[in-house]
Amino acid sequence: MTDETPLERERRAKVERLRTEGREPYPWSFVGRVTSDAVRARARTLSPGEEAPEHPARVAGRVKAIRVHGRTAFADLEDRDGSIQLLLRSDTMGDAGFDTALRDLDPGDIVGAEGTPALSKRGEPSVHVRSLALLAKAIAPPPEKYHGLQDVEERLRRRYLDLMSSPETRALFRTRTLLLRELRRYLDAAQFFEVETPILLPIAGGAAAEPFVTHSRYLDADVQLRIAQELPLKRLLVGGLERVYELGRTFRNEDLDSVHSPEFTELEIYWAYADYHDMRRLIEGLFGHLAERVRELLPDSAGAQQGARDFTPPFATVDFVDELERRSGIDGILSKSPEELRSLARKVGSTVPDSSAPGVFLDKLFEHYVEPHLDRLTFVVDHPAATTPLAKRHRSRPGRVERFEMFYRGFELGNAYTELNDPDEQERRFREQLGSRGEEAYAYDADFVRALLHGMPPATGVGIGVDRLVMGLVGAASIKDVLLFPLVRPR
RNA sequence: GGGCCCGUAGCUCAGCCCGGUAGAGCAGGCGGCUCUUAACCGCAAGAUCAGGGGUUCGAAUCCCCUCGGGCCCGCCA
Repeated sequence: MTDETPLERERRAKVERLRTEGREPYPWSFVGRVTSDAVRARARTLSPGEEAPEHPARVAGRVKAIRVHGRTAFADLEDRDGSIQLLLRSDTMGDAGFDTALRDLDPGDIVGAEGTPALSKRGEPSVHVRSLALLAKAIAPPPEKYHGLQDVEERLRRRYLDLMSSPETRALFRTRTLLLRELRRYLDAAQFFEVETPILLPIAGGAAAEPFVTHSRYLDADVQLRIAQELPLKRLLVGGLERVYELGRTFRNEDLDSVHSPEFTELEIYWAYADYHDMRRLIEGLFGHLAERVRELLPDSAGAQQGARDFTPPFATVDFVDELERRSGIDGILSKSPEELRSLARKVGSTVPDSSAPGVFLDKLFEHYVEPHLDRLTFVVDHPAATTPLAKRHRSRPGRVERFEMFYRGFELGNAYTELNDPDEQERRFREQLGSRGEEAYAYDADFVRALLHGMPPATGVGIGVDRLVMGLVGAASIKDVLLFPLVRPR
């Protein structure tokens, strides 16, 4: 129990009084309600001061503000679709009913009202209330009615207050949900099959990241939370599912900052008998489709309209090696020894361990010289082979793999390959990783290699950070803005 | 992990530089007002100034530590 403020004591006293009067402060239901939109639409057909008594309506929602003028009062009621003004008059409700209603009512209360659609004399769509029912008494007060909840920490820790007081926050999360629905619809229409693969695994693989570790009582062994969906999904290609995707939570034991969250939503798509060129076309189509949707969903948000423009094809393309050489002035990057790459990376401030794979130093150089310039949505293509243990070598460019990464505003949005399906090469690359990077290396997954021994069709795959995708589309500056309940330190 | 910034009433903010023991608005209480919409007018009330320690006759204010948060950097392919 938290400490009670004087204001909360006051409201508790109201609850007690209601109970002694035999009135329930938390009743069970309010049947037959319509949303504010329906009443607003009806009221708009009226002229100021006019009512529509032949169409009585019941509305329910949270009281945002109350304005009392003696024997008349106004209250703003907010529901899922917006808000509607309640008009209360003593000559409609009776003096006793009017007094009781106002004495009981506080901002933040959930109420139901029955009355007549009306347009106020000042032209505000309203319900002229016959009867008002308290549906849930708010003991704690809502955030400040005009400024809302400003404190960033409180907005994250108590998202319900942020949502309650900010229509923009509600619109943003509604948009997120609708974009994910659209994303599924798009992939379903393209004959992809949504699947669910394990989150709890003996060993998390498919990426280089520190996993969360927990314990299975049944197995009497530690298990890990997945850091990627890749390896189970590729097993499904071996099994013949051909086109699969998974949209779900992935976990990495890392910091939370403006583009990272320890738990994040990842989309991975695997597509047999297609290569990374096909995947690029699929992704471009998907992005363009989502951009169209966000344009409709958030027409009043400058950030979202910018996002919609930025996610409309065509997109920029840069070659990993050419661009790195151009930006850094370093020539012959592909022929540098691991030692040379390491010293170049050191020069630009990288502090990764000496034992890291050569590809890590290349990544560091790319991050330093190129990524800050990738402001528009850009496809970076054909990475050096050393960077990527799960991609197939390029069919015509020695030392390269068939891969593209997508960047936007300096952060990585996603990563795709023509997938490696040669079991012997896969085994060799896993072993190289083991030799080089210690705990952060790609885990050796013997069963995955065995699966490849049975033959995985040629395929392409992609992983996309969905929270980042949503950030880009809606113009959010931080991943926390698109996560309902981002991880915060308990207090 | 490093740097900078923030934490004052339930909420939104002022006061801090330059030390004299906390001020407003919203919300809540009481009173007034029959078309307002950040309604308005009057009265009264509401604060361990994030927590701890120090300097000082005196600390919201200056110093140190701790906690929580934000931004940047590092780390996180």
